[in-house]
Amino acid sequence: MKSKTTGLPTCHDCRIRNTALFGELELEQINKIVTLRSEQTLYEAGEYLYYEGDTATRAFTVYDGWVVLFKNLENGERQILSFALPGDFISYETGRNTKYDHSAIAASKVTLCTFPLNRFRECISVLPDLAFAINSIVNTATKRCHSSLTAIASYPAEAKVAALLLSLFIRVTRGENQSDCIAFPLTQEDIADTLGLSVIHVNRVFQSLRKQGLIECKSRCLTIPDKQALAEKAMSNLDKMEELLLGVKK
Amino acid sequence: MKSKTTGLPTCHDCRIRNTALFGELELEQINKIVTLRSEQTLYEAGEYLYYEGDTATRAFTVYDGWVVLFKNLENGERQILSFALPGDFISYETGRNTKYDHSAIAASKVTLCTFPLNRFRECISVLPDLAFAINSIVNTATKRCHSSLTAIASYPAEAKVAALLLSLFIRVTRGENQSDCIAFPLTQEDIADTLGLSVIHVNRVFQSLRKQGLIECKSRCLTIPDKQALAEKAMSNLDKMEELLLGVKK
DNA sequence: CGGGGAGTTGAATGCAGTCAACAAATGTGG
DNA sequence: CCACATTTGTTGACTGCATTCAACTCCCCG
Repeated sequence: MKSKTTGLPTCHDCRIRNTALFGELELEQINKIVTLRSEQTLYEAGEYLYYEGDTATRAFTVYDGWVVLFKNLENGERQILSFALPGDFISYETGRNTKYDHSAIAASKVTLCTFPLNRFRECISVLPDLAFAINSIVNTATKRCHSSLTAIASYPAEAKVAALLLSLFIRVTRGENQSDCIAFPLTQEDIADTLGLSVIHVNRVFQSLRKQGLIECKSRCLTIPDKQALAEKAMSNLDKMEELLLGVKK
Repeated sequence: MKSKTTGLPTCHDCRIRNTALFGELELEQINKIVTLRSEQTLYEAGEYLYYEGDTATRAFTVYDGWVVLFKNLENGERQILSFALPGDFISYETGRNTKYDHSAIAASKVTLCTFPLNRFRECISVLPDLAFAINSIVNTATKRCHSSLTAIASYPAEAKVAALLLSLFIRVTRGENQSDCIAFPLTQEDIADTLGLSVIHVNRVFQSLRKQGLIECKSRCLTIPDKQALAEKAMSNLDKMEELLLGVKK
């Protein structure tokens, strides 16, 4: 973990701003609160951002890289709850002394913008819109959680994998039509831990999807030639997914 | 659905206040915003509070009865996301023009306190603590969602059922030791739709748990003689569950 | 070039689903 | 209050998806 507090990119022309926390706010509002951000921090793959049970003191915006949020189970396994991608806001704990119910770890090399939580409270008093911005983000997270829950509970393995890959692809490409591959740092074990499947079965589903020409995935690269076709395998409606994952503003 | 706007119990001495939205706030703060509440509404079992896709205009506090939040799937099935019990706050959508990603239906006869959402915004400007109160509630909901996700993804059927029954029991009894039965309006099909299991298998698990003396459940009544024993079946830590489900303040 | 993580393959097992039929409980109308 | 209808719960036999175990290959990295 390596931090820097100077030479930060300004939030105004941040390349992820329109998708990040402050994307919910107007420019002039950002000026009031940009001082919330204290630093940018670099994590290596495998480094923890925080541990389950820690008291939350900071919030993050992912600037670059992928973060995995997960719970450790009694039996030593882990359950991945979600992935945080560039632009995503992590740590909704604006309450005092609230403990994390999960851990967060860098899945790849990750750059984060870090905000001390204790200043959020005062800030919200000055700028109530910030509360709505956070609420909006949390609601999106909740809806995503609902979708995962649904897929994991009711879909067969192939649909689960298809839905997960498609949703990650859509979030990375932001709904743009992209025929080339995206950087994809997850292992099949990560997928398995997300969907509650065994690694071996995930592997078999991957091969099946590959044979059907629905995905190409090798050496940390993922291509989805036909999103519509994959959406059908995922038992999902593509438009609905994009609306949910990207927010309605488009 | 039947509404009344007069003769409402006052929020001060509401019997569920310490567990509900306004339980997060101080008494004098409640005076400022109690006017948010517009009415109490009575729903019969099976009535919808709102439908997936509707634009959110109201928020609710469950005063009495159980509410089921669920998604309809492409194949005609439904996935239950969560249950709202007395004291629970429903509809975190404080944004403008946000649509529900799920439907809500009364599982039993239900009494709700209803709040028009459009007045929440102004209220938060006056009383920023309300924003934190809502945020706190939403965070609890998110953590519960994480727990369900984990149980559904990784636990065997018996543990899933045990975890669900125990969590509902804890929420109803608020962690008190209670040896007699609680009112339990759910059918085995509801349980199945929550956990992604078939009704038949839920039935078999029920019988197994009954034979082991871990639950008693008949005619809309549920008894859990030994919470600790059931928690072990649920692959969960009882203390952690109570902390999560009830909030730390106890 | 060796080691370790990630991915792949096959065979055997088992948990949970499906189908079909029935029993019990609940509700409704005559 | 009884007869019927509907919903909810129960049981058994059979099927199948996904897991487990074990061995092996590939690829990346030092």
